[in-house]
Amino acid sequence: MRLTTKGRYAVTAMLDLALYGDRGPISLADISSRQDISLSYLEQLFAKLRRRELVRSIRGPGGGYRLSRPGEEIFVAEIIDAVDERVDATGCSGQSDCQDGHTCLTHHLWSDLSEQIHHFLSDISLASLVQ
Amino acid sequence: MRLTTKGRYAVTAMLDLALYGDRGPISLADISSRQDISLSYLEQLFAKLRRRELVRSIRGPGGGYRLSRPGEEIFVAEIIDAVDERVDATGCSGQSDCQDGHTCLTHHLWSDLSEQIHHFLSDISLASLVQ
DNA sequence: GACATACCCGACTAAATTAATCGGGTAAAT
DNA sequence: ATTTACCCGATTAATTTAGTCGGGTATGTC
Repeated sequence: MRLTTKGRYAVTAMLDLALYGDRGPISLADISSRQDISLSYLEQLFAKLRRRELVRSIRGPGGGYRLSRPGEEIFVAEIIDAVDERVDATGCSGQSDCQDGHTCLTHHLWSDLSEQIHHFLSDISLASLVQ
Repeated sequence: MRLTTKGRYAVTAMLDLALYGDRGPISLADISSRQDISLSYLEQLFAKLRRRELVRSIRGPGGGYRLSRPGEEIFVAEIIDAVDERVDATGCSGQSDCQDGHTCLTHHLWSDLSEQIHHFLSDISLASLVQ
């Protein structure tokens, strides 16, 4: 679990879709100007969101993006996971060389914590953020 | 709220203190070799932890750091806050220029979420991580 | 007091990540 | 045909994280 401005951008953009996407698709240009995020950067983020099937794209004029599921069924954790592309827990990843058997302990504790946060964010839906 | 490897380093180091600090102070050199974190980087992190009074330092030979409070009373959120030095919520921070009054809405929503996570991490103590 | 330990501190560098830019595509509606 | 807006890869700039370096200063021990 990682929590940076990148994740905030993604959540904000998805929130924009949830707010304005009722009637037809929303173009990235719209989101870009409303949320003040660079268009090309949005494209990069949405490529990832699309791969995870959180959004669906409609090409051509009048096209754009829409949520692939209702806001009630899309959770913040999914969005952040989609754009963050999980890097592994450095060093003794599963296998290998925990020098004194202890390095693994703290890593385990940390990944536990990480998972708790993940669970927590898995309960917050886009819809609940819109209220 | 920000959640990166930097915060993990800090939590890991504090956890090390909680685990080994029962009998006297622990030197950063010890933590460095046990947790495989650069000594000078630890010094930077501990400068911040000390400023927030999460640890107490003892100088001279045999010296090192100890927790300034029992592990039950030190929470993960405090540690992460200490090293992350909160950057504000970009753009319309409190005052100023929310173009159409809406940019502020998503910012507000995000800071809400942020606060929820913060609350969550404020309930996890070092002691509870040690089990 | 000399000496070693280990905190303290600032400035500088390197690596990684985030953010943005650029230049080209391709599908589809009018 | 033309315009819109998604698609995609490569490159660059900015920021943040991580680590290095070279000096200090307090303090315990011999």
